[in-house]
Formats: sequence, structure tokens, C-alpha cells
Amino acid sequence: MPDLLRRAEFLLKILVERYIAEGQPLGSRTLAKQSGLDLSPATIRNAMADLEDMGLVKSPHTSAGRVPTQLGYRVFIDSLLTVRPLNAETIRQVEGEFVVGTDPQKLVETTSLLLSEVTKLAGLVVVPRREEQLLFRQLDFVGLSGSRVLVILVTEDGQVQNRIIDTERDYSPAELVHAANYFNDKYGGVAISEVKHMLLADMQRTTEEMQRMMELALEMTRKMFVEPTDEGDDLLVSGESNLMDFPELGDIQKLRKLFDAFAAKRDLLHLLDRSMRAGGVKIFIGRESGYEALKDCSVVVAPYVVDGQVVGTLGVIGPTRMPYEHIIPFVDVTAKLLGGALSSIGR
Amino acid sequence: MPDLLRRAEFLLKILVERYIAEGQPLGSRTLAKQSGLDLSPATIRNAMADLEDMGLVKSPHTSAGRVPTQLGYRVFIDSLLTVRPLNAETIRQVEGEFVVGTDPQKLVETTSLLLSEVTKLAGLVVVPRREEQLLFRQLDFVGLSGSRVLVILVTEDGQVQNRIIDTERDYSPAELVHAANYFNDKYGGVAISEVKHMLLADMQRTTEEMQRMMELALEMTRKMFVEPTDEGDDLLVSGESNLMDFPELGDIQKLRKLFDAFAAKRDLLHLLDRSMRAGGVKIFIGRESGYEALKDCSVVVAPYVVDGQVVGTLGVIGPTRMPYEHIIPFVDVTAKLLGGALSSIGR
DNA sequence: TTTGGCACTCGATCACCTAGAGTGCTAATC
DNA sequence: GATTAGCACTCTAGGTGATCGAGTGCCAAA
Repeated sequence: MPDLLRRAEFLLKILVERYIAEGQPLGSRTLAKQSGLDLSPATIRNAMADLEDMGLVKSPHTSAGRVPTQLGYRVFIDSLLTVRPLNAETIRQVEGEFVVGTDPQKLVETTSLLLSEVTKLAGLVVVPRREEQLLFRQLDFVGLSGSRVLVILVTEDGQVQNRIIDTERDYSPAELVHAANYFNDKYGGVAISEVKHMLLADMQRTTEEMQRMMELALEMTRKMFVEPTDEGDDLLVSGESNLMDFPELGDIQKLRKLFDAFAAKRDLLHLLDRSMRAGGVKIFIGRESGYEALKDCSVVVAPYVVDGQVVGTLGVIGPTRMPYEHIIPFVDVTAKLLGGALSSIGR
Repeated sequence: MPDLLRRAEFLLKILVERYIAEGQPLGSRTLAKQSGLDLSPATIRNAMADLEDMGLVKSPHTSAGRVPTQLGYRVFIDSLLTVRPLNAETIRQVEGEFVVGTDPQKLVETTSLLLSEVTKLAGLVVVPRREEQLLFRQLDFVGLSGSRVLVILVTEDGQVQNRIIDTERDYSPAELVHAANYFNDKYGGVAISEVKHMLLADMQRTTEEMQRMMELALEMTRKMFVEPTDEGDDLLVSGESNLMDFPELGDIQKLRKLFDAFAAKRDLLHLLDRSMRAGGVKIFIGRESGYEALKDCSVVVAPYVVDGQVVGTLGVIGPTRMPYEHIIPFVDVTAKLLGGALSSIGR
């Protein structure tokens, strides 16, 4: 009976759409009107009972109409959702934010803000620190007091990282310059992960053939590259407070959990990392994310591509009841625009 | 009647202390017991009526006892508070967090976290970007694609700032190195504000005597130094979600305003900047801060001193009803410890 | 298969009451 | 003159019960 199934689906679609728009449980009477199907409320009731049996809708209590379940949202998004293309106005406006050649850090911050401001949800951007994919460009050593040295690492895409390390003895400025030169000549343009390996290999070699310069450079860089950096990718969240406006998250306890998750970042990062592989927009509804704190939230994310490489993901987080038909295309184009703006910064 | 005044003060002290501890309005009966004064509730009632006339306490409603007003807190803090010295245990534990010679950025992040974790309030640290006080150390130019150049600025205290600028033409790597050397020789060790002035002066001079190198260095650095950086000082907030646990801030609307203030940073920065001048701990109670969003909060801040210079402030923000006797000394020593750890990083 | 009808359930709202905490005032007491 | 006991009063919190309306489930008729 594909016809009946069709109708049930159609009703589910209407129900989810209306619920997303109004936030109120839908009763059979209103649904009968909204559907435009010229069916009596009683018929709708039967259909709703079926949907409830399938686990797609549920009622908060006996006399309160139906709301979509997590599964209901899933079906809605997977096969019923009609995505609205973004209006040209918005696109143009958003494009203006992505000035090619801006400092990558700034760009990423702007993007996160943009996401949250346009959607009125919380914006997420994963800032890639994936050393594997970064190309080494140049290193600088700056001597500080007490045999400490500031190491500045520049990658091909214009990112700058710095770290203070302790060395075993004092080095003269000239020594530092020489060491940096030596290092830059040897490793310029090599992938950072590769630099690590080469470094380790060099250290294995017999020390007699090791020039003093080499030795120095090694000491400097060992801590920079080889010792574990506590920070992997970083997560940028903005507009968290937007989430306080949604009555379904109005419970302070829930909010507290959610905000703690933002502060901890770890779980969220893991979630977003998982969606790097997938091309295009990915959506986690409620518990699908696997994190208790997000059980009443949906996460809409898309990976972004820089110079042909997927380097990170971005998206938004909000209540399960969010206007997916607008959010999805918006996250999609934002990912494309950010990727575009970040590409071609290197040489 | 200094005796009567004394007693009123004493009662205010007891009242504030109990209220901070319990969070419940205090009635005359309980206060009579707690005070240990062997007075009947009726007498206490008279005294409370006086305190109310002075604007130091108020009752939320007719049958609910008294709570301190903003002014009441002020008087309490200014003249009645007995500050508890930190216990040695805590001090040692906290000292362990401040490893001298750590990357300043990391240090400041740790401090903010520490503040929020120990106090269970929100931690605040102003990260100084006051160029006036920074000494120029070294500059690097890294050529990127499309006649863009990455400028890396290192200050004497080991901070690194970087910025991408557009140049008028392509420069060769050799040119960039020369320009950097030229610049570093000329300005090394000079205060950044001074560098700005010298730069402007140099630009005024007749161009004929201007070497090509000079011209190049100028173009590079003009944007870095002279054009307004949008970011002044930066504010680091952590543990915001701690504030959600306080019933007096339980109103979602209030929280929303507060969190927006954290995100905007501007007002908070201004507030904290104001307290830089004052030596030692400064406290803003409720509306004293001048910001509507903070009307139910108190801010406890202290400036921190690096190498004899006040460079920033740090502190906590929480509900007006917070345990000042612990918070105040804790903010105080944290400021001292951070200052100490940041000192002597340069050479 | 659809529909009208009907009994039923449940939440929200309101009026109403009561208990308890605390006050302010007055008159008596130390 | 300060302190206190006593008392009438006020206000909130919490509970009860009634009512209303929305919505359901099910059955029998169309």
C-alpha cells in the first residue's frame, strides 16, 4: 500500500514543518487543516497512531497532540525535506565577508561569528592544526633570558605557531641565526609530519657525523615538533548565548551541560572530526551525536576544503527543532566559501 | 551613640555573613540567635528597621526577613569584612601552576582557568596588548603568494604577533631578509610606541635620502604598526557556566545578558582597564560597575605587575552574594603569582 | 476506508484556603 | 531610655478542588 505510506509520509512532513515553525505539538484538527488533504481529524488520528507505532512521532502527554521524535526528524531530513536554495541577496552578503588573503585566524573567527549571527544558533569551526597536512616553511629562533629560546614556526599557508623551549646551554644570536638557516634550507617545503620523521632519523644517526649546527637545530626543534603538543585541532564556538533563547533548552541544567561541553571542546571536536570524511553536509540529531549533553540538540556540519584537501569542518549547533531547510544550504555554502578564501594563501 | 552604631554594624556584619553562607533572607529570630548578643528578636527588629532606613538592608517582601542591599555589601566589604588568609595548602597548590618561563599565552590561559576552578565563579584575565609598554625585539618577513607578506613581530617579553599585509609589488626572499635585518638593527630594543613615532618621522623625511631598503621596510611595517589594529587588549573568560549554578542568576534572561557581555568583551574590558590604576584588589558590587548586565554580579579584580609595570588585570565575576573573604585574597595572590611568572621572561 | 460521535484523559488555570514566617506597633518592664 | 512581650497584620508558599479545553482512542455507521 504505497499510497497509504505516501500519505503517512506526507503527514509527517507537514507535522515536522509545522512543528519546526511553531514549536507547539500538533493535534489532529490543526493537522487536518494544515495538510490541505480534505480529511477529517479522525482519519488523521488513525494515521498519527500509525506514525506513533513506527516511532516517528510521540505525544508529550495524552491531550497534547504530536511532536516528531528523533527518528521522525531523521526520516524527515533524509527523504522528505525540501531544501530551500539560499536567496541571492544573502549569498552576496555572505560572500562579502570572505576577503581572500585575510589572515587565516581572522577568517576562521569571522566565519564562526557569521554562522552564529545568520542562523541565530551557535557557530562552530574546527581550526585545523593537522601537522600532517601542513608544509613547513620557515623557523626562527629568538633567544630569551636564561637559556630559553622562542621558536617560531611558519607554515606554507601563513599560519604562525610559537613556543618557548628550554635549551641546555646559552646560544649566541649568531648561532641561533645559523641554526635557523641550516634548518630552513634543509626542510623548507617539506610536510611537517615528514620533518618529524626526518628529525627522528637524523637523531638516530651516529653523532660523529653530526655537525654542531645540526645538533643545535635538533635540540631546538625536538621539543617543537616531537614532543606532544597538548593542543590538536582547535574549536571555535560563537553565539553560544543564542541557545538560551530556545524554550526547549530553557532548563538551566541542560544549558549548563551544553556550555560545559563547549568549554571542554574535546567531545565536540571528536564529533566534528568524525564528519570530516563525509563529503557535504552531515547532520546529527539528538542522541545520534552520542553525547548526553547534546541530546536535545542537532548539529549540522560540513567539511571545508583548502587546495583540494579536507582540512576541517564547520557548522552550527542548535535545538533539534531548527529550520533545517535554511540551515543546511547555509552551512554548505559557508564551508565552500571558507575553503575558497583559505585556498591560495600559500604560494 | 557609638555603642548603638557599633551594634548596628555588628548586626549588619552577621547578616551579610549569614546571607552569603545560606542565601536565605534573615529574620529577626534567627539573627538574634546567630548574633550571640542575647537580645530579643524585637530589639533586633528595631535595629533592622534602622539599617533599612540607612539603605543597608531590605526585605524582598513583608514576611521574608532581610537581605543586604548593594550599599550594605559595600559597607560590609569596606569596613566590616575580616579577610581570611589563604591556607598554606592552597597557596602551595596554586604556586605549582605558575611555572616560570612558560609561554605567556599559555600562562594567561591557565590563570583564567585556575581562577574559575578554585572560586567556582567565572575567571577573567586581561591579556595586555599595550604596545606602549612593549619593547620591540625583532621582525620577520615571510613572502606569501600574490605580493602578500606575512609580518611576524616578536617583543622582548616573548610575545609573538603576526599579520598578513598586501604590498605594492613582489619582493624576492633576499630583499625581505635584508629589509628585516635593516629594520631589526635600527629599532631593536625600542618601545613599540616609539617605533611608531620614529617610523612616522622617517616617512615625513624627503624621499631622496631614503634608501630602497628603508622604503621597503617602511611599507612592510606601516600596516603592522601604524594602521589601527582592531584588537586592543584581549579578555580571557573561563568558567562562565559556573554562573549557571547560582539561583540568584537563575533567570535565563539575566544569564543571556551576562553571557552576551562576555562575548562582547568590550564593556568588561573597559571595566577592568579602569581598575588598572588602583593598586591592589578592587571590587565592583552590582550596579557599581555601571553595566546593566552586571547588576546582580560583583567583580573582584586586581592588577598584575610585570617587571615593575602594571600590564593587566585579572579577577573573577560572580553573583553579588559571593564569599568575599576567600575570593579577595585569592585574586590578590593570583595576580602576584601571574606577575611573577611573567616577569623575567625577556632578557 | 472514512467519518461522526462519544467517553475519557490530562494539563493549565483559577479561586480558595491554610500554615508559617516575619513584621511593625504599642504598652509594659527593667 | 532601652528592651521586651504581645498582638494584629501581611505576605508567600503550598495544597485542594473545580472547571475548561484540547486532544485522544475506539466504535459503529456511512
